[in-house]
Amino acid sequence: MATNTHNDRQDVIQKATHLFWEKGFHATSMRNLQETIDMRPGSIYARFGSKEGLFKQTLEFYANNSLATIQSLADANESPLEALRAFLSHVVICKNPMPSNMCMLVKTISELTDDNAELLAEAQQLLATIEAAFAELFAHAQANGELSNSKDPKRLASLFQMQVMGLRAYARANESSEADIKALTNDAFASLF
Amino acid sequence: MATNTHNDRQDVIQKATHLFWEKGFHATSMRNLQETIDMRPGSIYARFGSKEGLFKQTLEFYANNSLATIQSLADANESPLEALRAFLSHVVICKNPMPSNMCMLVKTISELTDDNAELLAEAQQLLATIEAAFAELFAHAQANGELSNSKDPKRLASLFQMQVMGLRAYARANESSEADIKALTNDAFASLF
DNA sequence: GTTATAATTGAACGACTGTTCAAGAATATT
DNA sequence: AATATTCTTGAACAGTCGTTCAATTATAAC
Repeated sequence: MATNTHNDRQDVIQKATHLFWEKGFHATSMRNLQETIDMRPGSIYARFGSKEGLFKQTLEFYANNSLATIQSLADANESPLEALRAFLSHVVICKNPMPSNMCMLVKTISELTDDNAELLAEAQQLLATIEAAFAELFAHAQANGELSNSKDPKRLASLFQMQVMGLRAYARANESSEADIKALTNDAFASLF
Repeated sequence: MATNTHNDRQDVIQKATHLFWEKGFHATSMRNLQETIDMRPGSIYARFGSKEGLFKQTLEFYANNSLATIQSLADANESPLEALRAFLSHVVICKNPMPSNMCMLVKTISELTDDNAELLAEAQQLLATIEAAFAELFAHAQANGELSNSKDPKRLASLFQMQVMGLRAYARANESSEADIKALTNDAFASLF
């Protein structure tokens, strides 16, 4: 049987991801995690090796989730550009179960130093993977004739990634005014073309 | 006499700022600080009250430094827009004594939660002050006739602030390729108009 | 049902956390 | 020179950190 009520791997990692995303790597203690995922220290270390090991898994889980969101938006929308626009809105406005406006990967590269070089490199690489997914959508838009062929999809993906980072950070800095954030998001997206 | 070789308030806060900026609030221990600023715990607590109190002072020091940089660029350049452009370049390319690509205030709002509500609010307010300084420069550009009056200076300041945040985070995520970052910065700045 | 294998437990470890405070050194006042 | 005031020191505190491991419980194999 693999149908425990809890402690199946997905559920554990999901809860850990939520906690790490909210509080960050350093401010999350192993005791916080023990309570949140309802496991005792020995079990955690048997499965994940260390706090760093568990955190690395949550980074991957988070990135895969983001990629899946992008994919499902691409499937749902005829237009790749509309999918990108929908992703931007989805991610900038922090809906309720989300622990933070900020991207977990950006929080990570912002918080960590060379003292945790492996985790830092992992987060950087996952961000590059996501940027590559953006680039593919821009390329599809060009194939569709939705977007001029004169622009480099990779360059557009860089700009878009930068805007995602900027808008989410700006939303965190100005949490009050959701209407302003939406207007800013529109302006930023429009400025891409 | 107020000319100690060290321990004069400015020097102490400068060193503390550098350390906090590099490692963040949680990963910086009071023992790190004691060594860096060469003071014993009792003295630190007599002057600053707590770790939070010292951190708050460093946030203000950092923000004042940023405002002073903006001011001096505005004085050095005839054109306010050129001053803004220079600020963007200056801040996105992480020169040597800077401990991090990231803005210390953005690092702070990214790291902290409501567990440190006062520090969080302080960082948010300081970011708003800096954004107001941007808005003033855009307004001057309009008075100069450099910039169309059709755009709201506050809106432009929001966009510019968002771009500063985004570009610095993007630079942190892609530390290798300085040329790409410069090109991206140019594209972003041009897209404002 | 019995044995072998895997997973889980929770107490315990040494190191480190932010902070306090009596004692001492330095400075200012008279 | 003597007294009052401020600043500095470093040992110590209670609490938490990430991590380990022998003992126990659950699962699998025969």
